[in-house]
Amino acid sequence: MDKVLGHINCVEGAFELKCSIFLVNCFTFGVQDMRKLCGASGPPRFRLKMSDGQHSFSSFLLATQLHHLVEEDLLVPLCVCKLKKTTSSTLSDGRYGFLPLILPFLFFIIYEQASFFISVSPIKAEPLMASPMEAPSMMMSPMKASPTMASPMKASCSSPVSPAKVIPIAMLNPYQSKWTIRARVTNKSNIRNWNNSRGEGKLFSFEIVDESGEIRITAFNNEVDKFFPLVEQGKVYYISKASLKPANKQFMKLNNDYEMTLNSNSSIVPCEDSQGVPTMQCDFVPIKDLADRDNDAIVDVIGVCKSAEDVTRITTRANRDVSKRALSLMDMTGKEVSVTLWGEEAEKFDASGSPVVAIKKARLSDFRGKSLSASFSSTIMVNPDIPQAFCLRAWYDQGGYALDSQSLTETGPATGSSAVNWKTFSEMKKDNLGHGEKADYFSCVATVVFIRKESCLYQACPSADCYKKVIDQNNGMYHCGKCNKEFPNFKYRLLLSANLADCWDNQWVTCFQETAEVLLGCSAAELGQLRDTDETAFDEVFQKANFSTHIFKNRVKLETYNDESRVKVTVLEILPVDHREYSRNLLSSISKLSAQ
DNA sequence: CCCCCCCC
Repeated sequence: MDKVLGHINCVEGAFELKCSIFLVNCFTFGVQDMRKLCGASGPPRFRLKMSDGQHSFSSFLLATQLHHLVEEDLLVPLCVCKLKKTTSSTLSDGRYGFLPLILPFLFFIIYEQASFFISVSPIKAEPLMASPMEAPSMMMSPMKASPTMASPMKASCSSPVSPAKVIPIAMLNPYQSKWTIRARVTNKSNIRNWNNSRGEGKLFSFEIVDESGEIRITAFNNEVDKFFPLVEQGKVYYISKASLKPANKQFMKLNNDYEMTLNSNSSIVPCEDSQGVPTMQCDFVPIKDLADRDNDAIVDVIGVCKSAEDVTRITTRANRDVSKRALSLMDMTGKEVSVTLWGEEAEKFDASGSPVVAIKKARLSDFRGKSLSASFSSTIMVNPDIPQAFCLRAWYDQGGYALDSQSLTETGPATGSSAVNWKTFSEMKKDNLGHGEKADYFSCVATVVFIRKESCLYQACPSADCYKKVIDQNNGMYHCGKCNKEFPNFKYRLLLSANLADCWDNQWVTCFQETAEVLLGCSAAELGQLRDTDETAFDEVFQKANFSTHIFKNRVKLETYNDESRVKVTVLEILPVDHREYSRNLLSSISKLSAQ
């Protein structure tokens, strides 16, 4: 390997080492050593010493996406492997404790496996590489770096970017700091505020791609002011001097073990020459095919927006107000599907002229048959500049619009009744509703058999959108922990626990403010007033509600408190019993049962 | 330092 070493000593920056066959001599630092030496927490890294039969070199760092090779015992000491693709980088200085031992050097990051030949018994290195011609590509010239690597060199003199230091995203790790990446923004969030026990602030995040991979970048507070106006979806930037940290895989679905946080030293410079930097890659699923995809699948779709609802405001379970708007997209398969947009995307969407809409990373659900929802990681593109969009536009304008298309999503009250998920309480239990990852929804006809009067009312913060319970300071003031303020008053809110019965079983359910008011036929404020002034009238409200029968639309979810799991049923809506509709559906489910 | 993934 003297030739390789000869090259790397005079090269800065990234280059590739292709198609070389090596004998793995040994592993050096494993996870714990690395962590101990670097003082950084992160995924395990493996360093390999490799030999080509004549020389050995010990600074190969295995890319994390190849760690399975170690776990599967494929990559072991004394195995022979062929490296299809590697890349390298100079580590800048000796700031990490273990670096002076092995400086100056380059790390070869093995990031793509071609094939592995596993020796059945330890073999000697010499015979393997008997013919020196067998390893020609080791002599690759670093000057023949890939076009994407070379192109920063074309940057003008005024560019603050040193071309030699542009490295691929796949090579980023917390153990080196002097790097620049060149990548395209694929997804940019809005500015969001947070407020929790650890403090408050604002943030935004965006995702970038280059030819090697992807990563998420987050900016907080000052960096929001500095970079939010600069960063635009679809544009290419040089990015440097940001902090790397292990990605929290619980939240982050991108294919990278790390994520990036901008700091006061960070630099983001627009790059005019975006040649070689991939644009967003979409793998569009024909709408017709969505019918066969699993619930919760993440898919890319493209279609003509045939119609769109008006934007509406809803309040989420977590008491967050958010705008939503459903669109109906249609493609050449002649099928339509409903897609829900949220927040600003919903507010600013304009359906006029039936635009082509492409959505990357939409979530498929089985609500009303099949429907899609955009999420925080989705990218919504209206009339994107891509061939599939031009194609759809032409097809639609030249007759597609007149097609009698069918939607995968059941809509409207006309067909809506079939979408109602009628269950008795015993069916709810038998079918394990609420035991999945997401909540389940069902409707039932039931009779109120008991309502807990005690603690059905609580004193809540008087602020308009705050429902937090206040603490009585016993001095005429009430403290709200959420608003962190004291008030001379409070508002009553209802949190009602009721026992409902149908013909076969009964079930405890929870009614919050709105449903509780419907059930009791009395507002929270009135009820609070009665409790404080007229106990008999207060009791009468409950007596009147008892043994009343309604349609209950419910949400059911398994919840765990202190290691104890229990199904919690929350009433979302209470409607008067429509006996005809109920009977029809009951009959339909009975006939389904007898057919089984 | 966030981490919301919503509505039926």
